[in-house]
Amino acid sequence: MPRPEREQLILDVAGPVFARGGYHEASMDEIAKVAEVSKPMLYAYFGSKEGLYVAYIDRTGRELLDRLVRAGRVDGGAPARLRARIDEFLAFVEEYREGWTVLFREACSSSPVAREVAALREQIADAVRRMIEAAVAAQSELPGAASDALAHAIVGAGESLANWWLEQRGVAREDVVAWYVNLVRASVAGALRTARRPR
Amino acid sequence: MPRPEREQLILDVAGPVFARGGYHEASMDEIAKVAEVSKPMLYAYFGSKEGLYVAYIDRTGRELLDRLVRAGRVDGGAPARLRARIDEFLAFVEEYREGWTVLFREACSSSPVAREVAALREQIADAVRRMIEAAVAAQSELPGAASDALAHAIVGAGESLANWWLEQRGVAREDVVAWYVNLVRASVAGALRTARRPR
Amino acid sequence: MPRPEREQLILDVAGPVFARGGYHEASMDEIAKVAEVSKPMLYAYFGSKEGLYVAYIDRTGRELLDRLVRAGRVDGGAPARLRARIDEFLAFVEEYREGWTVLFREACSSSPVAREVAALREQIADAVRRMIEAAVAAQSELPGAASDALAHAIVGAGESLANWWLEQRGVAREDVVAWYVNLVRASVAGALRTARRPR
Amino acid sequence: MPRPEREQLILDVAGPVFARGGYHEASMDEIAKVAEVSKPMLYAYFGSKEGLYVAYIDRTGRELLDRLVRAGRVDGGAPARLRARIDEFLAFVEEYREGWTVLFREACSSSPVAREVAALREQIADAVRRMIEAAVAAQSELPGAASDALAHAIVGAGESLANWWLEQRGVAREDVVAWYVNLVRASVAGALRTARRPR
DNA sequence: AATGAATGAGGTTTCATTCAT
DNA sequence: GATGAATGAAACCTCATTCAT
Repeated sequence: MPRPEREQLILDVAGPVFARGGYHEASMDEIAKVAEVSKPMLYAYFGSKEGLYVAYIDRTGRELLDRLVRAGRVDGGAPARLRARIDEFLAFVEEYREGWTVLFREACSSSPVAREVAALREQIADAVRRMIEAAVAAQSELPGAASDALAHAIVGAGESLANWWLEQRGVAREDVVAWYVNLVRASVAGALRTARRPR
Repeated sequence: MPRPEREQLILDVAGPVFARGGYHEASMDEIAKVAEVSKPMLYAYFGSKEGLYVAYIDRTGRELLDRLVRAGRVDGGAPARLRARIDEFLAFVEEYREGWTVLFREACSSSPVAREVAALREQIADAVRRMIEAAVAAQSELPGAASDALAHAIVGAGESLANWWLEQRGVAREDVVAWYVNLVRASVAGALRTARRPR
Repeated sequence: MPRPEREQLILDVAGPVFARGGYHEASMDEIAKVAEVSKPMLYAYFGSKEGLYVAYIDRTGRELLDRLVRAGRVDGGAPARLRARIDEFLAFVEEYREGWTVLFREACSSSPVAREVAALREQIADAVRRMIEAAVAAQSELPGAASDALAHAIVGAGESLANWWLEQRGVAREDVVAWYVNLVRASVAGALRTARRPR
Repeated sequence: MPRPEREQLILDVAGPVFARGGYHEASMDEIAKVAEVSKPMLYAYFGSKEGLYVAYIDRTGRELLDRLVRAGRVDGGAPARLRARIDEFLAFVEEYREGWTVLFREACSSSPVAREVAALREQIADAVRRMIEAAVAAQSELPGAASDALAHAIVGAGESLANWWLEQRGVAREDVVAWYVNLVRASVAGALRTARRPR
């Protein structure tokens, strides 16, 4: 089996193991056994446990970002784009359940790893902030800190909503999408109203 | 020194250690040393590392919940209560920085521990949901799942906002409180509007 | 059993293990087993494999140096002192067979360890050089490099002689001492003669 | 490329690798990489790591012995031959620095390897002993053990002198040769004198 | 003939946990 | 009651060595 293919296979099985108990709980022994590969292979391919973890985070995070970007290219103006993105986001969560868990349920762990996750999160929050600012006609009306804070709040709401959804049974994705779209719109609008009439 | 007092003292020093690198990174050796207590003491008092961790989570979580409840007793109607609670929440985050970090930055770690954190989170989400339902005149207008989802989203937004705030320098708490209050009101109002005009 | 005593015991059994195959060939597992001590103890006491090795080198080297120094305090002028020292040296080799082997048969291995051995060797060579210079009435007659070189040559001759002796059966120590004393005297005298009549 | 040629090439690059950190520190991976040869080639040619090491020791040792033998064929009597040999010895050390290091700085390492080195050393000591015995008019005057011991001492002195010299800067080879020649002559003469006047 | 790919076995090290004093 | 001393188990990682192509 050629190397790149096997690398993907290993990452595939590493996901659930990492998702189950987090970075520290996962052991290279277990991953090797589940992947039906010897431990030295893991090290030959990924260098270290951290290397494997980062590779997994990277692949998953890149996939999520790609999908969000692609979903944002839909026609129909800002509202349609917003809805498309949120839909894509939740589709991703549904499809890559473990990947999502690993990506966003773990902020602790060893620092280099945590930094990787934080960086990805920051990228998403940045994209959201740009969306917020784009949604606002006059950007200057919302101070930088406020839009930054709002962006992080919205991202956090989305994460939390996604995690909640993963534990429910029988809640339709379109409903969750609608609620999240609403929350985003309402909170942005609310922030704007407040900004226009300062305290 | 009597036992309960020493227990509190140990928990006090355990907080920063857990906050620094998460559950796994912390070692009983280190905690024992900074607590100036022998390791067998730790085991006599808390049974195990997990026991110690859970005790810390418990104490911190109870404190947070108590403060939220107490803050909700303020006079002045629902809006005032909401603002008071959010203010109290952020005051807690500011004051118990490590406690907050341990409580909500760590969703990974060993499963029993994660469950403890999840349970606490659920309690808070429940409280928020009740607040939402109380804020809505006709509760029936918002289906159960929707208010549950909204509650989780709002909690997630708050966590994320708090974490963002901890990393900023010089953002006033009152501003963060105002933004969060706005987000909560706007998103609840938005959810109600949507619920009244079904798709 | 108190800690210092056990430390000595561990060093005692570590000697033969290190002597057998050198630093790398020796394993902590084996040392622990032979010492009837668990591996974590080894690490608690010596920090690392290297730490244990250096501790052993240190103890043995210090013992050798002490004995050489003490032997040099004998009465009877330089010749008697020389003979006393050489006798003591070979007595040490005979008595601490493994210690000697570890000390001087191993110049390779990881650099920090090798440096430790080299430093000890240098100390001995220094002592020999001082002896040479003391033996020479007018020190200025022998240039610094020459006495340094001679010192190292004499030390090397002694090491080699000792190793050869260890592999013989039935060669009396007094004979070896006599030969070595002769070599030292003759070579120093030879160096002096040559220095007085430059090429 | 024909096999013998490639074998030599591999040995050429293996030298520095072995010299750097000793037998154990060197890895087949590294040797294969710097030799630009695949690892299975190494095993096809030399059988094992030890095989490769022994092959290197062998080649280097044979070269040294050859040069010593050839240098001994010079005209001019025993003194001239002695000087020529010592000069050749130090020329070799200078030229094959790594080879020398591997040959004589490593007495540790795995036992079979050490035995190889010891054997070579013994050959040289034998040659020296024959030289000593040839230098003595009446061989019987020096008992066998004494000349053996002297030979080993002289060899050790030479090794030590060579190692010392490698670490100095700006000491001329001819000086070192002269010192070593002196030491050999003086110590042999000294041994003879003592033998004639037994204790 | 030559190699990319793969591994078994073993290395050092750490840590939660428990006796015996 | 309190602890210094001790350990079983398991973690990550490396390396000499060999197939299958």
